[in-house]
Formats: sequence, C-alpha cells, structure tokens
Amino acid sequence: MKKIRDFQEFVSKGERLYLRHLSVDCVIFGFHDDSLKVLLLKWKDGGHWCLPGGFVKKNEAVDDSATRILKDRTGLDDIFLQQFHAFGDPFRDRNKELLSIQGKSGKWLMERFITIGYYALVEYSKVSPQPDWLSEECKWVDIHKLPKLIYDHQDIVRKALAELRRSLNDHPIGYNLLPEKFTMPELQRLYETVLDKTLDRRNFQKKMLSLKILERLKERKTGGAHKAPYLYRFDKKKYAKAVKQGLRFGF
Amino acid sequence: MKKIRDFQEFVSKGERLYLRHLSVDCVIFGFHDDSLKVLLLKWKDGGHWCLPGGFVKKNEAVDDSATRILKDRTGLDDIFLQQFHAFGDPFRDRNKELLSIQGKSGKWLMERFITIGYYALVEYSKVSPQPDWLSEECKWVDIHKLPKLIYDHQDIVRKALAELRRSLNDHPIGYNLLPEKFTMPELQRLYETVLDKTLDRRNFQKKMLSLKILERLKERKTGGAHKAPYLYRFDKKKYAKAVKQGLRFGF
DNA sequence: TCAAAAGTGTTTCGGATACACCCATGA
DNA sequence: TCATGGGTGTATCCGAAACACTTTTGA
Repeated sequence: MKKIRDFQEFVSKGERLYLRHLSVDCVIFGFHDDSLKVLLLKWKDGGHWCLPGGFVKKNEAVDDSATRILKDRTGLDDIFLQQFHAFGDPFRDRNKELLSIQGKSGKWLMERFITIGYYALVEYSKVSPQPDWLSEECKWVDIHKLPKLIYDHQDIVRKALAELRRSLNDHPIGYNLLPEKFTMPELQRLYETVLDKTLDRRNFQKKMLSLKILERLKERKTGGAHKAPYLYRFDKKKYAKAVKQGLRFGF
Repeated sequence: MKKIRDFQEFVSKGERLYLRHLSVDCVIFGFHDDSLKVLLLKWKDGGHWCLPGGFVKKNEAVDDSATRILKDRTGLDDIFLQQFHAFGDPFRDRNKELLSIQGKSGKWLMERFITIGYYALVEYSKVSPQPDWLSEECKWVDIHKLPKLIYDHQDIVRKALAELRRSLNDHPIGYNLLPEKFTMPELQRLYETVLDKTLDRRNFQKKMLSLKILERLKERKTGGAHKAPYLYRFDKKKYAKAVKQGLRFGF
C-alpha cells in the first residue's frame, strides 16, 4: 500500500475508493507465553488504542477486505478468518476521536459507520506487526490486560472471544494458533487459556487423541527442564474429515 | 408506513432516508403442520420470490431496522430476532431483477448492497403476513419446498437454518415458535423438523423435563384422536436461568 | 537426589440410548 | 375392539470425570 502522507488526501481518496458507512475490524488472536493475545494499534495522535481495521473497496467482497487488512497488519496470507458479527449502532462515535486527529474536515470519514467484525487465528511467531500510517505502534496485548479501546472495540473483542469459544464445539483450535509442531501440554494450555478454566491433563490427552486428528512425531528436548514431551502435528486430512462428520469437540 | 405509489418517489425518498449500500434481510421461521416455514414475498412485477427485507435509516440501529421490518411484515412486536451473518459479495446482483421492474433509473437502489441477515422465530398463528408495496403476496412457504429466490437469498436461508441449528446447543427452541401452551409431541416434532432427524419419544421427554424449564398443565382433549397429551408451558424464569448457566441442550 | 513435568492406565459415574408395557380415545 | 398415539419405567452402554503411579530431566 502506498504511503499516504496527508489526512485530507486520505479522506478524498477514501471517498473515491471505499463504500460509505462500512468498515471492517479484525480481532487477531495469537498465543504466546501461555496467554491469549490480541493485535492492537496505537494512534500517533492521542495515543488511543484500537483494533486493526479498514474499509471495503467499492468492488471488493467484504471477506476480501478483511483478508487485505490482515495481510497489511501481519504480513500473513492464507489466514483463518471468520466473520462473527456486524456492529450497527448509530452512535458508535467513530467521529469523536478522529476529529481530534485533524480538526474538522467532515466528509466520508466522519459519517456513521457500521463495522463488520472478523476474528483471525494466527501463529504468533510468524507475525511481524506493522502499524498503519495513522499509528505509531502495532503490537500484541494480553487479552486480560487490554488498554481502553476506542468506540465499541472493547465489545467487539468480547464478542469475538465469545464466538471463538462457541466455535470450539465444531472446530478444534490449535491448528491455526500453534506452530506446526507442538506438544500436548502446549495444546492444553491453549485450550485452558481460551476457555479460561483448567483441564485434567490425562483426560485432555485422551480426548484429543480420540479425535484422530493428531499425528505424533519424535521426542523434543530443547532446553525445557524436566521430561521431554512428544511433538504432535495436525493431520490436515483427518482434521477436515472429522469436522465434516460433525464430531463434538467440546470440553 | 405511508404508501408510496411511485417507484421514482421511493428511490429518491430512500436516498434521503437510508444508509447507502446497506440492507437487512430477515429469515422468519414459523412452525405449522409439522413443518418449518419461512415467510416470503412475491414481487408484483416478474413474480420473483424474496425474503422480507429493508434498509437502514440514517440514524437507526441495524437491530432496530430488523425489528421494524419484522413488525411491518408480520404485525408482531417483541420478536426473537438474531443477527447471524453479513453477506458482502460485490456481485450479489441485486440490480438485475430490480432493473426489470422499472427500467433503468440508476441511483441509490441500483448500487451494490451489503445485506445483514437476521433470523426470527415467531408463533405461526399470531402472524398476519403483510406484503410490502412492491409485492403482491406475503406468505409462508415450507422450507423444504422453497421456490427459486432472487440474488443469494437461497444462501441466506441456508445459512440461517444452519445457525438456528447451531444455536440449539445454547438455547432450547420452542419458546418462540410454539403457542404458549403446547404438548410434548408438538415440541418434539419441532425439534425433529429443525434437526431433520427423528428422536426417541421417551428419551426426548426425559431430557426436556430434566432441563427444568417446562411447567406441566392439565389435560387436553380437543378433537385429537387418541389419548390426550398433557399441555406444557415454558417457565420463563427457569428458562433464563438455565441458559445463563450454560447447560447443554443438544440432541 | 529431588522437584517438577510428562507418559500411561483404571475406576467410577452420569447422561444417552435402546427398549417394553400400559392407558386413553375415536373410528 | 382395535389401531394409533401418548404416558411412564428400566437395562445398558459409552464417554467424561476422577484419580495414582512411573519415567525423565536439569538443577
């Protein structure tokens, strides 16, 4: 994306390029240090925190807008992305903070926006967070330690997490949030983090293995004090088959 | 709603009144004659079938738009209404059929539309289907015998049904789709219809009663040949409590 | 050698399933 | 009186939950 230096230029370009009233916001989940993280942006002006977002081009599928925004912020293609809700209250107050950036300037950007929320599951280590031109910073934040967010972005995160949890019944996670090879304890901690409850080690393993979607590899020593856990990998084919059969994956 | 006689007038009025690019479509479910029905409209011009829909007023919450549309088509207030997906492909071809109505006339209505899908659960007998000014007919259609629908409305119905099924895990149905008093066999047939599979009579009853959300009333003879089944009623309080506790309602 | 983490198995319990008998009613 | 549908109860099974012992490893 070309750099746009001037806010006015951005506004007039946006008016040509994008559908009015419509934006996309992404809740990008990553997993690191045994905690669930969300990718946030910090505005240059005012230091407000917000979700990575963007607009829908006049001839672009909304799903593609979300994919584009993700690519811009994370550098990643081919990401697991799920639309989960449209936020359509008229007084989301998109304006207030934006006005503080550049005075008045009305127009396109100052109007009411309906935003379509997507959540994404990404592999933490593969992401190189990139601020957009309005932001000084793009970084991972622990979902339990979120700063104050603009508009209703707090609600959007909450809803995204709720939907992520709900989706666990139909689709096991880990495939998108963990590196290709991972250990059973790592997978368990991911589940525990997302569900916000502890699980029995042995029952977790039994259940996971019973799903027949994991492939066990060799040992793993790497620094970890104590007994070296096995490495596993998702078996993509079996995974898809299991989801298709509509197994229950709940904990 | 005032009658608008002229299409051109409708277009120019709409342009003043509504957000551009944005519509709302409702999949209104009803249950009758042991089958699941959807409320459809048939256009005066061309006879195409479509979902009840409408637009979002410039200062109106999207949820309120859906509520308004429902009120207009069914006469009902206070309906169970659930947003389930935003459909945002750029070539939903809203235009083609509309153009056939009134020649060219471009403008607002001819542009690309993103539509936000809601599904509603209503009590069949309470609905008096009301066509809008573009339609000659508004009526219930068996979900397994849908006519060809405009645009992607077929997909919207499919997705709505899928989401309704998915929601069964968290929220028992019946409360909105059945009359206040109903029999266990009726409730069971509702479940069987929505899930599209048969259930064991005795196990169904046991499970339903175990949820502690039903209140049993007295007998019922009314015409029904054979033994008179009991009548039940949802206990609103216990229902809310059960949902809050996150019970599993799945079959 | 010891604490901490990881591998593996057994017992137990409850909910889901399968199944059978009796009762009420109108044709 | 009988076919049909409705009310109720019991045996069984399987997956979930509870729980213990052994092994590996670095400090």
